[in-house]
Amino acid sequence: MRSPVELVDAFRTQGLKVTPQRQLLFRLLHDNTQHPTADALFAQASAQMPGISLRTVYQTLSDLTAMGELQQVSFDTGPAHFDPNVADHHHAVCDVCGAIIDVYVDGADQLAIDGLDGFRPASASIVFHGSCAACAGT
Amino acid sequence: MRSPVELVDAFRTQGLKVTPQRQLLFRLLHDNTQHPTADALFAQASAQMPGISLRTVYQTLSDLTAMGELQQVSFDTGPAHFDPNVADHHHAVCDVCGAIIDVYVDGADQLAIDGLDGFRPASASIVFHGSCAACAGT
DNA sequence: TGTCAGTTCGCAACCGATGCGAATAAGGTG
DNA sequence: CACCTTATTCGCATCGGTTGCGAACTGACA
Ligand SMILES: [Mn+2]
Ligand SMILES: [Mn+2]
Ligand SMILES: [Zn+2]
Ligand SMILES: [Zn+2]
Repeated sequence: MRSPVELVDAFRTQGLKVTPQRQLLFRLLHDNTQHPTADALFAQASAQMPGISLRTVYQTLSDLTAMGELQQVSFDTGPAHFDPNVADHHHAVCDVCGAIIDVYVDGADQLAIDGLDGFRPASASIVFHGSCAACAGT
Repeated sequence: MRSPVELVDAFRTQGLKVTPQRQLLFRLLHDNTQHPTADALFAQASAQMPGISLRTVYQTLSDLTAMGELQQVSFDTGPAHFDPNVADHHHAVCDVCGAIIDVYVDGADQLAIDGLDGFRPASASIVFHGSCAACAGT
């Protein structure tokens, strides 16, 4: 995701308005590696801007996703997580604390595959489960 | 998942009862490679047993999952899919028709990984997106 | 056949997310 | 600066998928 100041320009040139709510979310998301949910962002936003609506958070998140500034990732059946890292990468989920960590996998595209007769893969997503450094102890 | 006759025994020895509803679902799931949703199974079941409840389908699916006879898999944000194949395998999802195909990936456990400092992976799941043989044309 | 724990099934509730629309505010224009 | 137009905010209703609850029912064993 681009920086807040760049996003201000990007929004204006698209005929979109730059509101305080949006600017706050730009700031909360920029360089954020936590993969927050809409609810988590709403909680953080509410602390700085009481009265902001969860609806507005959802709205802005889907605007940013549509503009390619965010990636939406989902695990299992829980709520969606939002990822300002739109580079090609994968994730490791800590089953203890729920942390989500960016992972870069070499050779993900040339995985030796068996069983897909004629299936043409366009993309692959890999999710590791396990325990993160903090939860694993050591 | 074991065969319907084996499941009858397994259920009885666990103090669980063998009802017509459960037996129907045993049959619908055995050797099923379609990865059906609860709703899809409910539709099939209703055709053979009008009046069966969606609630009962959910109930039986979660019983079977708890017994290790089924695996629950979810993609994106849609409904859960149920998989009688409990072997270690992965999936390919056709973005055109929605088909879900079993995939066996060699060397999935020794993927060259970068970025996870201290994360201890216990399992990995890989999901390919693309188009299936039928939808790809060729 | 009787007993009783396990099961079915309808309904309410739940969660995450989206549709709708009135009130509001951004931001360009005169 | 005042005004106008259009986008946005935000509360509320609604949605799809799933689970909780509990009264009525039924399988299984004695
Ligand atoms: Mn990420
Ligand atoms: Mn499968
Ligand atoms: Zn952890
Ligand atoms: Zn297809």
